[in-house]
Amino acid sequence: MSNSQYDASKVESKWYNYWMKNNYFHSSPDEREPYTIVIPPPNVTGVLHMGHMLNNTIQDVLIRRARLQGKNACWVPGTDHASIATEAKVVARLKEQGINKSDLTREAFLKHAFEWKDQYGGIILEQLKKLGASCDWARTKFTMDDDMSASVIKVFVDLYNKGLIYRGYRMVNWDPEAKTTLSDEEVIYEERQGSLYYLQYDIVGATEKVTIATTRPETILGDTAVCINPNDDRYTHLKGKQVIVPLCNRKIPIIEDEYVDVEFGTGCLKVTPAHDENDKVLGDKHKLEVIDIFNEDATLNSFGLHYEGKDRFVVRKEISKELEEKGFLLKVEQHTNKVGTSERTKAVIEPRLSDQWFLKMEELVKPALEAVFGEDRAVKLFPRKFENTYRHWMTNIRDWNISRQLWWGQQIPAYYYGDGKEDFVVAETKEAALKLAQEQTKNSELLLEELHQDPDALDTWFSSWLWPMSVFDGIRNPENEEIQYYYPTNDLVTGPDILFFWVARMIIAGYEYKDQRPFENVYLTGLVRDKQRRKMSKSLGNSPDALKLIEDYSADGVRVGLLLSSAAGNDLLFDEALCQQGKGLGNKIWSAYNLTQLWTVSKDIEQPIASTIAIDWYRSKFNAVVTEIEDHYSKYRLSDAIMAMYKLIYDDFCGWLLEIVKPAYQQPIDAKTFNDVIGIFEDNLKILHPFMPFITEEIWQSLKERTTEEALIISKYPVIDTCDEDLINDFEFATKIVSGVRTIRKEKNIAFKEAIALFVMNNESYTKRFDVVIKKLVNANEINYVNEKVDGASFRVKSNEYFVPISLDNINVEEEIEKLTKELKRAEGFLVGIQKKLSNERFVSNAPETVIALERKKESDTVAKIETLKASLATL
RNA sequence: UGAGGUAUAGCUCAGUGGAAGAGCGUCACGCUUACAUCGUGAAAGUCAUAGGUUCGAAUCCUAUUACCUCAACCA
Repeated sequence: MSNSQYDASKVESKWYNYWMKNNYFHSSPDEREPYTIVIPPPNVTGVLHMGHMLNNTIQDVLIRRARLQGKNACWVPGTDHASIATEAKVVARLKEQGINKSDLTREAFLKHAFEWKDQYGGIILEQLKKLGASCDWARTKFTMDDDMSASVIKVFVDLYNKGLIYRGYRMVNWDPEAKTTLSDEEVIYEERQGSLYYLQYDIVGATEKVTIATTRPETILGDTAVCINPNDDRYTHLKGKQVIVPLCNRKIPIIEDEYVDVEFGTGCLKVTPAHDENDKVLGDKHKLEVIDIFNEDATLNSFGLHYEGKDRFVVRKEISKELEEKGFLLKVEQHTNKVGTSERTKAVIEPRLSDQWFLKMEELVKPALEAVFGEDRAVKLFPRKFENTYRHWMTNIRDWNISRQLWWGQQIPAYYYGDGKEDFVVAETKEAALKLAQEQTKNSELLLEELHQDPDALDTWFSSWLWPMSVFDGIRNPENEEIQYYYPTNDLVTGPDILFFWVARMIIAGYEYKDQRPFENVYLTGLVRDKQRRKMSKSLGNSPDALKLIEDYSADGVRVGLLLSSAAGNDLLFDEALCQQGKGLGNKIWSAYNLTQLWTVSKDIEQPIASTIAIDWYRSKFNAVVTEIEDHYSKYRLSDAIMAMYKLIYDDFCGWLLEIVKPAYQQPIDAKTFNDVIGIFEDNLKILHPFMPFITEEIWQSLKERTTEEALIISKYPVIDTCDEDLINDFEFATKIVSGVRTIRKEKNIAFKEAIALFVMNNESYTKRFDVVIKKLVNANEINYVNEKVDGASFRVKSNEYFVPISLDNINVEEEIEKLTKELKRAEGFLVGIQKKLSNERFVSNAPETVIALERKKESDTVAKIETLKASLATL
């Protein structure tokens, strides 16, 4: 007897510990087929948010299913050092303690950073355990582990030696807050309300002025030309002249270029090569001077005149005022434009010229494009709509700026031996670098101390793009057993927001270093939004606390809730009510478990025929549903899979099967039925296990008379058998009969306890094999087959007519007539439609025969139904 | 600006040419001896709009509208 309340928090930690203790999550290479997932490594200092919950639940579902299917399932967990985000956090924290980063040596700063990492790193992994994630924790990796960093350095040196990495003076995205560059992908464009300033420049040797529109008046101090379109008739007189930059009174040339849009602003463009990508291109073309007016924190430098030291936005306000006072400002218009901001610090990006390291992408992307668009589709994206985005990015890719002016990350292995920009060598170690430098300079006297390593660190993604290989040490030891066994991995589950940052680059690296795809399938989940469709974010405060949710609804409930709402390919509108639904499913199956354990089993009674047929039916139904579920899995439609399971458990198992086999109150159940039901219960638990790992293990372990496997988590997935479709269809017909009787009971107020008699006019020649089942479910003491109508309430299933004799007092003739008339009208209308179709010559001659046959069947069914309805009405 | 996506019940979504579906929610009735975290029943849709193709359109085509995503961007 077990009817105790289900206490999720106790049960969940109990089984998680049990699984851990028995090493069920651990994988090592063996003769089985591997199934591998590498986790998208979360930020080491991050906390679990809904996006993590979703994609880790999905990964766990896939891993647990693979494990049950007998594969060697390996899910590699780990964290990412997230250079900018983490360094920013550490800097902020040091500031709180009164320490400035600039006062620290690199070594001292890194010491602080690692302390921080040791303190907060891994919290997120602990939280994943609460969710039930069955990662192989012994394999936990961090992108800055020594071996991982060594792989990164090795790859850098290799790419450099292949001529793919170069150092260049380029315009890059500068984050003045983090004081580092960003890759193009780390810049988020935001629409901002701004102003368009119309400034008047004096023309040398003329009294008139020329008007220029700009959104950034502070940058005039860096102007080195004014550009007009040579085809612009308005400005022909300006050709070859010079203008004077207001305030700094610098004389700059007027140049001509068709790049200028005649329509926009005044058709006259100021050129600031140091602070705008396009201006830089113009500047290079026309050999203009480059004047950088900013410091690295975006305050003005000495070119800023009396604004030196002030922030760019302060200067924008002040300079526009000064320009106005001095008569240079003609007018100001409202103007919305998109402003680049830093993904990490939110600071407005400043285009800036500087020396950076770049990776040439042109050749590297080729196999990665082929992987997705080649005939064999080596890498498949789910949903496919992302292929377009992928193609666009890959074909428009620019060289990847991989250096960051940060300390937290792998330091670039370039060593300078002189003052010149080109006086450097690249090597994995300082010693190797020395040797190279000595060769290069032909100076064997060069000393180790004279080498200075480049201070920059590598972009975080330059380490995570190796993740599927480096976690198996496949970069340093490409022939080792693990990489041979686990690579390529099978599925990757992640958000579409890092399709380029990470997914695309892993594919690139995979082909470059293993000449193989890193994974076969990429399942891109939707973004998690709240009910108002807002993206969940910390700043909005609309993201629920993950652990609190687990506390309230159990991990199983939250997992189901998340999956229910995550229709494939769509964003997911998260609603706690769905977790409640998940919890409800847990409760339902728990109570079903209680029921089976309440029964006393008797070996002395025969199995009732109703039980025999119900069990046959359920087995067929189960196979049909599992087949459907497998199809959903193959398309990564997990929300459809869980829904199919939900209905199977709720309706078919609990609602029908258990109700049919349930013995009368305090009566024992026959042993055959009991064992069959337990066997069925076990199969249900197995298919449900990937979704609700805890409650299924708990129930399975406690089931009486179950199979003797060691634990559900490592048991064998049910083998899908064929199903008997007739049996399923006939049962469905029977459920309609049951519903019909229930409706009558309800309408006529007949208590369930009161047994009824049921009469049938079997026009459909419907099987009688479910009569015992129907009798039990509707509490009928007899089912009689008749040829004539019986007085009482009636209903129809197809053209079969069913009667429940009740005293005439209970029948409201008017209501009955109304009901039947309505039903008749509908049937007649329907018939008209079909007959019209069938009498249409073109339909009959064009439509395929099966369709016509179907229509004829519909016609005869409807005619039969109309006849029975008419007959019923006549007797009233 | 370009590319892609979406529009079906109150909500979230299935449904790719042949009788409009599911879950949740809502309403009504029921504590029937696993579960009231439940059961039974019911109501609820001009399939965004306008055209077209077809014997037949939620489904295919065209245009329009609205929203979403990605990419680019003009000072």
